[in-house]
Amino acid sequence: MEKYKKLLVAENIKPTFQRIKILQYLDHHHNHPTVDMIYEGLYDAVPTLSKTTVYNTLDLFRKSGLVNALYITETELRYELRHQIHHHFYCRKCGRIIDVDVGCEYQDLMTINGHKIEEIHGSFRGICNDCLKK
Amino acid sequence: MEKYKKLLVAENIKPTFQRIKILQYLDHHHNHPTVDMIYEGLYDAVPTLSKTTVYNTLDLFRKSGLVNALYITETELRYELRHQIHHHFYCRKCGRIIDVDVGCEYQDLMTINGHKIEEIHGSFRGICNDCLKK
DNA sequence: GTGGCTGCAAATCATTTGCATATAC
DNA sequence: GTATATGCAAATGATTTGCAGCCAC
Repeated sequence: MEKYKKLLVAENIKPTFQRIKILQYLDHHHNHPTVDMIYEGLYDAVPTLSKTTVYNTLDLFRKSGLVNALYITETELRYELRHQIHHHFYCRKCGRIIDVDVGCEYQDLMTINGHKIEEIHGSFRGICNDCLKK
Repeated sequence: MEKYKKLLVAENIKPTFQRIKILQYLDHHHNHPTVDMIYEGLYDAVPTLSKTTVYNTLDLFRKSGLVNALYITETELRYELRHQIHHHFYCRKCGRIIDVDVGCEYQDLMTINGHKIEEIHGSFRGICNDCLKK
């Protein structure tokens, strides 16, 4: 808990119980969860939790750069703790989102054609190797 | 009109009036339109058009590889005619989506880590140069 | 005590679905 | 004629909004 509290304080975010638990959830689950998955996952630990708070908290985390929002599926946003740049592979069969690494010349760019870059999103869609075997 | 009819027939798609007009709209407007923009834009030319048909048609076009769906904004999907691979810059101030070209080592990959690639989506988010000036 | 945080309920809005009519070959 | 395409209306479901109570300092 202390680890997460410090991380939040360092970002000038009040370390409330809900925020710490959401941060902890993201640190423990690397499955690019939806708001609903986080909400369900924390229900036992934080019974009074509301989805509104999950939404608010993720927005807040995103603004301070703690998390990335992933625009990968049609239907809902997914989130992950921000770490070094990587991309995602979305399998349209099983719905899994898999981290992938690819080298790109924009890795270290701050701007592109004069536009200021704040976030980089790269994703592939197709069939994952597990589903291909079947 | 003939041009679009041929394009559709080549893809084994029945060239109905609605489909031709939607294809024509995409060919004439390079602004990555939403379903709503296409619907509004064609309202005069095709007064009986329904959004359902726009949705159906874009799904169909997408399955045959004629168009790309862009997962860039939180709220809605956007579409563009498929041509050579390029990426997008989304300005969170003005909402514009700008085409950008960047070299990446995956340009010609058919698979990545054994996963079969069907679509590649790359996008940047930030502030465009026009909005930076203000 | 005040300002920010939380959470409930209602509202919003893109997309999907069910079904009935129209159209083309 | 039959299969496919179209379009209306209703349903779905993620996200947002309004607002009231709550908590920490």
